[in-house]
Amino acid sequence: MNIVTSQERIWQTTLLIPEGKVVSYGQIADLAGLPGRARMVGKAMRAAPKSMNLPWHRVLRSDGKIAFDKGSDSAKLQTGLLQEEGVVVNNNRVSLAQFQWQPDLNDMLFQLKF
DNA sequence: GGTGTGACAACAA
DNA sequence: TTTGTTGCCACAC
Repeated sequence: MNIVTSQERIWQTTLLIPEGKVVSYGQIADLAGLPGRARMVGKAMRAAPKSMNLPWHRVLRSDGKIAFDKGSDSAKLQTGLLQEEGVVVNNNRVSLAQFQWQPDLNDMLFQLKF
C-alpha cells in the first residue's frame, strides 16, 4: 500500500540537491528508491507544480548533457539557472566530474578530511 | 490488456 | 562524439 506515488518520492529527492551541484536522472531514481526508473523522473519533473520550487535545472542526463535540445527555450533557461549557481555549462553540457552531487559520501569525505 | 510514447541509461559501432 | 538499439516502467488510447 504505497499511497505515496513514485513522483512524490522523486520530488522529495530532487529537493535535496544542493546548489552548485547536479545529478543525473538515473541517480535521482536510484536515490528515490526506484532504480532503473530514470524515465519516471522526467515525467515527474514535467508533472511537478512550479509552486514547489523544484530545482529541476540541477537534473541532467547521465552524460551531463541537458535533457532539452540546445536551441530550446527550456535549455537556455536551465543553462542560465545553473550558471547563476556557479555551475559551468559548455555547449549544453556540464562537467559531471566537477559538479555531480555525491550524497552522504561527499559529506563524509568532508568531515573525515584525513 | 495490447501498443505507442517519453525532460532516460547503457552499450556497440 | 553521435547515432542506433534495447531495457526500463507508468500512462494514454
